[in-house]
This record gives sequence, structure tokens and C-alpha cells, in this order.
Amino acid sequence: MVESKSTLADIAKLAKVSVKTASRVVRQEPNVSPKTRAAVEKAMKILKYRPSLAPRAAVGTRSYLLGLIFDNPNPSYIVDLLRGALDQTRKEGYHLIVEPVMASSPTVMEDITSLLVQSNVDGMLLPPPLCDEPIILEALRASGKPFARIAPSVSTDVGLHVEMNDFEAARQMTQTLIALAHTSVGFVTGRRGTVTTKRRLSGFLSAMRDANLTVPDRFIVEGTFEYRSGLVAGEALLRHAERPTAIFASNDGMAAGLIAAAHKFSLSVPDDVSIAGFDDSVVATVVWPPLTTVRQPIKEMAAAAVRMLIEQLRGRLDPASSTRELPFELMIRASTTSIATRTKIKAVPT
Amino acid sequence: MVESKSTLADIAKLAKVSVKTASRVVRQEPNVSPKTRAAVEKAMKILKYRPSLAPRAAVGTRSYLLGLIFDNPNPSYIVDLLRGALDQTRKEGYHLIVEPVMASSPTVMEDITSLLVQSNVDGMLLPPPLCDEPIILEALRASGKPFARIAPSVSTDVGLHVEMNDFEAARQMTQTLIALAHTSVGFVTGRRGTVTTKRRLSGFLSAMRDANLTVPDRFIVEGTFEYRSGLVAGEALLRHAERPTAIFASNDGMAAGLIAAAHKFSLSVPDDVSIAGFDDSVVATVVWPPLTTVRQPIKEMAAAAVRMLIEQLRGRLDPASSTRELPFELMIRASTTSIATRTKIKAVPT
DNA sequence: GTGAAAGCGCTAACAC
DNA sequence: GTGTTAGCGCTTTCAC
Repeated sequence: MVESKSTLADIAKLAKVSVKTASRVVRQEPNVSPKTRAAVEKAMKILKYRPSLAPRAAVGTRSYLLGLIFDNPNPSYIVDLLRGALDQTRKEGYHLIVEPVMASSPTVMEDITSLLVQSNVDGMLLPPPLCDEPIILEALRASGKPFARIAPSVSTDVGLHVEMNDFEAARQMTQTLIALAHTSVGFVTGRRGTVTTKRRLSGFLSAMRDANLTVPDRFIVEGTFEYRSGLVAGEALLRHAERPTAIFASNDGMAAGLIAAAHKFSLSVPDDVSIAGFDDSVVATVVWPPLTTVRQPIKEMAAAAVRMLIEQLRGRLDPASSTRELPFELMIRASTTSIATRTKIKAVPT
Repeated sequence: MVESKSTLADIAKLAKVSVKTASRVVRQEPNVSPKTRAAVEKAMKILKYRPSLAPRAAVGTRSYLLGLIFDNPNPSYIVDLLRGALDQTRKEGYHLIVEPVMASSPTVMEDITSLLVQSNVDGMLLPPPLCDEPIILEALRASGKPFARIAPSVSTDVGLHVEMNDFEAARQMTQTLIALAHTSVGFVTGRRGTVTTKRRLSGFLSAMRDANLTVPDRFIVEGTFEYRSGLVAGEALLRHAERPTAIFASNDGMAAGLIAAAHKFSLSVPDDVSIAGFDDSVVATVVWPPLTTVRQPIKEMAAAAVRMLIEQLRGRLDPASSTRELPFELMIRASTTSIATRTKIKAVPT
């Protein structure tokens, strides 16, 4: 089924042309007569020719390899990223070398150099949080290889990048809660210091302000993006009698923690308290009730990053810096409900 | 920081030896005097030499690339797999090319050949369910490249493989439930037809039989490994007054569904019904209460598969077939509790 | 123990 | 339009 690989020389011989001409056809270069082209293409088909990547890389031009390094504890995020990147690399005739890297590890530079030099990748994909590591950015810039950053939080002037509008997403989700007649809404922030955290909080506050709703200080609780911090935040918010009727967490993990906290206090979600998350990770549909959340277009972002990278490799993109913004989506599920509905049930029917 | 790569010729010159001798040292071959070896190693250090992978592959011997194809909807499974494989490949000086493949797609063979021929991988890693596809196994066997199968369900006589003892794991988990004084235990199977499904069910039944406990037919419900099927199974099992006091699901996703079903019927987990899962996926610690489950050593299995593959490439392993079994672990969490405890609480204290 | 030469499959430079 | 030549950085003969 998989026969011994044929070489460029083989098809050149069969098509009765020189190796170079054969190469021209394979690489879709111009300056080949339609007739020779056809002949070579026929030979390629007969011999099931597939150019070997290694010699191409050896000769120093292109390796047709892209590097993806990651340091992210969230499996569904990684998998989405991977799928998006892989789909696109394959479409473009590239391959992906994956490497887990720990930003804190003393061997970060080693690991990256290994990809850059040993495997000779043509470009690099940098998902968060690695895309914000100054040391990595610096190394990559120094190497001269192009790289695309996915949802970066800092120095958005370096390299290509793909993002989504965190502010707008948080604003719209908050508006959705307000539309459900919630007036006292709590918020759990992400890890302090990240731009994502800041933007999502701003979006929330902006929507509340626009609706002339006040947010008591103690309704805004700092989290870390971890499940546990959501649980703790939920306990803090729901302990008091004057608790919010809805809580918006900066990611799904923390929202799952909020649900657990509600259960602990024997509060029903969404009847006693509506919960919204952010990311639409697997967690969102595995908890009960399923989570209303913001779908980050992770797959699409990864694919777009690959596309930009390859465009740049082909010289079709400004090498300095270029951005692309992908659209998010609000996923309304069972963890949120209208206050009106709720009161109707508990009140005497009219 | 990342300097222009040095070549073998560079270090040969610096160490005042021939290129071949330099190569010998780099590749740790014998027949080099300790003195020359030291000199070359020094030169390598000074020039920060890193052998480029491409020419090695070009010359047709080794590409130092392993291929990992996957077709699995479970993100945490993939990530664990990836981490295990990557850790080990790196340790061995190899790299990993990852490719998502859909067994049902008409381009499966294309995709695999692409890895085999274009990228010239030295070997392949086959996780489930791809490792059970006859067409893929056949193609791989025909290619002559070594491959390692992870937790295969069928034709366990082809290629290297790594597994865990599903039967024993299910048996021990069931024994744990029995030890908690549960006598009426329900079971949700996996997708029909897979060996995994069969083995886990056998383990369950074996433990019940050994304890002289009978299992009514309707306590065994067929699932599909999906969350939804767990929910449905839970509704079927818990609807009746004579319901099991514990339910063991063949994976965590379905166990999460069981919990959701219990909530629907206002049953408390674990006080009214204990729930156990299988896999220890992320889901297990994100649901409430956290799930008692069997930890599959996925990372370790992937690492072991890589190790076996590389051993075979080095000729240190029987090329025909070789197996390795990794140990599982019972993770006892809050979703299971003793019947005794439960009754104690509800009964008058002695 | 060590090295010179040949060549992997491809691409680049420069002819024709 | 097409072919020739000379490499890429490494590994493999097979000498010495």
C-alpha cells in the first residue's frame, strides 16, 4: 500500500525532463511549458510522488515545519489550539512540531533553541501565557524567525498576533444578565496583572455603569482562574443574606467553583443565583447545570495565526506586526435565568 | 542569544579533527580516543553545537522524528498523552510530529502516508481508537516502520503495545464500593463492542459475584462513554424506588452525567447514591462532588510507548511484538461514601 | 583510532 | 523554458 518512496530523479526520468524542471513543477514555479508540466504531473501521479521534507530543510530554505510551544494547564484549550493549528498547517502543506515548555523552567531557552536550530522550524506559534514572556519574545526576535502570538496580553507591538475582544465580550455577557432583570451582579476576576483580567473586568463595569447599576466593592472578588478560587469567591459572595442574584466569573473553571459553592449553601442554580463563565471550555457542558459562557474562538485563532505566519513566510505580509481579531459568541445555557421567571414561580400566580 | 548555528565542520576545525571523527563523538560512537573525544566535546560546548535534524533525515537513516496521530474527542486524554509522549521524546533527543486524523475520513491513508514519507518519521504512536483500525495497522505494517499502540482493544499481536489492566481496575473499584457496604450496585457500560467496555464490565461482575451479590439486569445500563448517555442511564437507574445505592460508570464523563441525574431527582451524592467513574479525567475534579475514579496512567503509557519505540529503533527490542503493562490507581474522592455512615447519620445515635 | 571521499534528495545559481 | 552544476550538513563506505 505504502510503496517505497519515489524521488524527484525518478519522476524526472519518467517524464523525460531534468530534475530541476521536475522540481519546478512540484513547487509550482512559473516558467514551465504546459506540456512539460502535464508530463511531470502525470509522472508524479503514477509514482505517487511526495517530496521529502528533510532535504528541503537541509538545503536551508524551508523546513515546512512550524513550532508550537505551550505551557497551559487547560487541556481543552490546548486541544482546541492544536486542532485549529493542525487543520490549517495541513491545508498549507506544513507540519507541526509540538513542544511543551515551562516558562519557569531553567531550560526554556534550551527547549526553544532546540526547535529553532535542530528542527529548523520556519516559524513559531505562541499561545498564552508563553506569548507574554519577555525572555521568549526576545529570543524569538533575535532569531529572526517569524512568530505569531495568540491572544497576547502585553507588548502587542511585537510580532504577528491574533486576538479576541475581551472587553466587548464581557460587556455583552453582563448586558445579557442585566436583560434578565438582574440588578445585583457579582464578578470574579482572573489572576491579577494579566490584561485579560483587566479587560474582562472593564467590560463588566462598563455594562453595569451604562445600566446605572452600582456594584458594591465586596461583589467584586479576586480570583486566579483556578477552580478553587471560584469556590472560595462563591463562598464569600453567597455567605451573606444580601447576596448577588447573578455572578459572572472570568473563566469557566471559576464558574464551576461558584456552582459548587452554591450547592454547598443549598442554593439552586439558576433559581437562586445565575452563574456565567467565560471560555466555553469542556467544563462548561460537564457541570450541572451547563454553563452560560463566552465562546472564545480558540480553534479559529490558532488557524488564523498559522495562516498569518505562512503568509509572512511567503512574503505576503508586513513582517513587522499585523493583527487579526476573531469574533466571540455568547453561549446561553441553563446556569442563567431571568429574575422575573424566578419570582413568578415563587409568587402567587396572577 | 540564539547565535547562528554552528556546523559539524565548524567543530571539527576547532577541535582539529576530521568531520567524521567529530560526528563520531556527537553520535557517541565507539573507537574514539578519550583525548580526541574530550577535545571535540569542548569544541561542541564552545560553539553550542546542535546537530541539525534535517540532513540526518535526508541521508536516509534517522529523522529523529516520531509521529503521533490522534482521533479522540477527549481533550484531557489527548493532553495527557501528549505530555507523556513529549516528555519522553525530548529525553531521548527525539521530536514529535502531531497529526489529527479521522479514522472515518477518506483521506486517512493520505494523512498517514504524509507522515511516513514526507516527514519520514522513524516510528508511530497509535493511541485509541486509531490503534484498533485494521486499515491503519495494515498500512503501518506494510510500511515497515515500527509503531507502538497504546491500550489497544483488538489484534494485540500486532506491533508493540502498552496497556493497563481494565479488568483488575474495575474489579478493585467494585470491591471498594462493596467494602463501603453497598450491596445493590448499578453499572453503566461503555460503547458496545470495545474490549475496554467488555473488560470493565467483567471486572465489575467478577467482584460482585465474588461477594455473593446479585446484580438485577436493569442495574446494568448500556452507555456510549458520552456525558449524555450517563445522564440517561442515571435517569433510568434512579427513577425507581428500588434504586442502587451506588453506581459505577465506565468513564468519568458518564459519571458526571449520573451526578446530574441524581441532582435532577433531588438525590444527594454521595449520601443517597455513591457514584464512581473511570479515567480520572479533568471532569473528575471539576464536578461536584469530586469523583471517585480509576486513574489511568495515560501519561505513563504514552511515555512507555515512546520508550519502547525508540528501544526498537535502536535494535534493543524484539521487533515482532512486545507488551508493557502500567499500573492504575484508585482515586477515592467525595462522590462515594459508606452506607453505614449514611444510616448512622439518619438513625438515632447509639 | 582516524580520515577522505562519495552521496542522501533536494534547491539555488547560472547558464543555454 | 530548460538543463547543468554545485552545494546544504550530515552519514556512510572503506581506506589507512
